[in-house]
Amino acid sequence: MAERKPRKDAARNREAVLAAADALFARRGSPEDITMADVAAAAGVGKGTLFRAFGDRPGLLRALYEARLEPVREAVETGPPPLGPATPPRQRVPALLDAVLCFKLDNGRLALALEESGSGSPYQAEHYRRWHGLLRTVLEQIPGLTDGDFTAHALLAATRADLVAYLAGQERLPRERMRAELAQFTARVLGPDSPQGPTVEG
Amino acid sequence: MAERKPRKDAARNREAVLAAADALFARRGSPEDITMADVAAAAGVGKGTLFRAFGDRPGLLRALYEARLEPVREAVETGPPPLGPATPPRQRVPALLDAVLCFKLDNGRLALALEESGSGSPYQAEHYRRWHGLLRTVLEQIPGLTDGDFTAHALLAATRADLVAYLAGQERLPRERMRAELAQFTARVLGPDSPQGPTVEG
DNA sequence: TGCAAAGCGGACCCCGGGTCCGTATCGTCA
DNA sequence: TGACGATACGGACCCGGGGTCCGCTTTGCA
Repeated sequence: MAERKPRKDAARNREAVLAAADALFARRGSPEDITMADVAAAAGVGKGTLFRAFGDRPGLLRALYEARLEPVREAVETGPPPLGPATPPRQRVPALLDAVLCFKLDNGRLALALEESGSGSPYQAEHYRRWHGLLRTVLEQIPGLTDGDFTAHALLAATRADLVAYLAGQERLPRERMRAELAQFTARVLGPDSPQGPTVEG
Repeated sequence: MAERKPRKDAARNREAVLAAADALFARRGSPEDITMADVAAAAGVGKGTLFRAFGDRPGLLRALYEARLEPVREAVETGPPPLGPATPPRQRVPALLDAVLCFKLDNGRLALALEESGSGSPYQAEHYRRWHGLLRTVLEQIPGLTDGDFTAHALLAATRADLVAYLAGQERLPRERMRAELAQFTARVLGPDSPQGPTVEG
């Protein structure tokens, strides 16, 4: 079971590739005209190395994505409110969605590249299933909320990378504005506060 | 302005290609492993003809899509309620979304192929802008509904082709169930019926 | 019936993802 | 420290699909 540890040049190269790819996706315009050869060149390694380390294009993107997502994931799983698990559901749902939105706003090109580069639908992706599973669970803790499964999908759909990129890019919708709109939308979906007194929030 | 009419063999070939592509996309499994050469072969024409008639891959997909969408478009623009323009907004919004959903359920592979085959984000596509524009307009006729623009995007996002395909395919969510869930979701977004009695419109 | 113009089609090009294998590096054991 | 197997390197190479090009055919107008 213990993964045999990789040789240190391999490890170093892996990091070099991640860093180079990160930089490339951050700077360049369209994600899809960053070629694997580009990444290899920028990292100063051969294509062989790149493919051995990550398998294929989606593999590289996934690795990058997971790396960037790590902080958010931690904040969600073990952090303090409003993201962490101690938060009451009605506050946590919008917080989670806001976190996803912000993440996509900050990592637009990458998320886009990942969703595009296929390997089938994005819905198979492990990270999507994690978000969906969590959101669903939280939703189902809210009384009066049925079909948490579909609702989770629908809410997450509102934060799709290409939609976010389009709104921010072509429509010039400012960041804060978008966050506000999403929050409002979410609020409507969650419905009015529960009848027996509003979560007397401090 | 007057488009010089095409030679009749050209017209015939164009139809042949549309028909062949239609059939291919309907039958075959994954949209992305239908190649342009396949389509050309199935239609009994050369690749040159195909590309002259439709420009490029997205062009062909778009043409197919528009053709299939035509009946729906007509029902929406000039048809009777609940889709047509005479419908009161609160009924029309869910009807529109249901129509979109059903369309995607019936034309899954094609819609998928179109959204994937890129040419940038799907949000630039003319047909998306039409749906969004219409939905937005209708939404804004509902009192108490702000930010119709974002809401329209978010609602449409819940009917994205790949999501629908995923739910129908992997999750085995039955058609009617999905329609019901979407309807319920929509209802929550629209909020409770207006307080001063139902649509006292004169 | 003759003759442009419009259209045809498939050989061809390009480019990007992915592979292969001879060579260089690592790290271990003596 | 020297030597040798295992591991990794890297870029030449392959393959498949989108898109183009151009000599040949068909159309349709006079």
